[in-house]
Amino acid sequence: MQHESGKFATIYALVKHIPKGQVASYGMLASLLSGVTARMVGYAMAATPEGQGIPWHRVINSAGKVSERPGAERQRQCLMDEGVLFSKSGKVSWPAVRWQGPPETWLSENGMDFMEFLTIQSRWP
DNA sequence: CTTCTGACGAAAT
DNA sequence: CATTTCGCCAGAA
Repeated sequence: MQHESGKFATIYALVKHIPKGQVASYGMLASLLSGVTARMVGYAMAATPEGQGIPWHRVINSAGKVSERPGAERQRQCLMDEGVLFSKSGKVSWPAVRWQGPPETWLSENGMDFMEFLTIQSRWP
C-alpha cells in the first residue's frame, strides 16, 4: 500500500476496522466502497502486505466459510484462536460473529451518511 | 507494451 | 438445485 491511492489501499484501510473475534465477507466490504467488487476484495486479500496490522484472516466468503485454497487451514486456525466457532461443515454463524460495520468516523470520512449505511447493512448476510 | 493470475458473488440459465 | 457468466485491480514475467 505504498501509494495511498488505489482500490486496494481503500480496502485495507477498511479491513483494519474489523475487531478480533468478528468476521466480514468480501461482499460486505465491497458494498461499503464505491467502485469495488467482492472479487476485487478477494484480489486485495491475496495481495495483503504483511507487517501492517491488516487482519486479512477476518475476511471470509458470503457462505460463511473460509475460501478453500492452500492456506485456508491456517486462516481457520487464526480465527479459532480468536474464539470464532465453525460448524462441522466449516461454516460460521453470521448472526454470532458478523462485523457490524465501521465506526461513524469512517462513515463521515468517506462521505457516507448513516441512513445509507443502514440500508447497506440490512443486506448483509 | 502484453498476458497471466489471484482468498467473490449476484444473476442468468 | 448445479453451473456459467462477468466485473475490470495490481503486480509479476
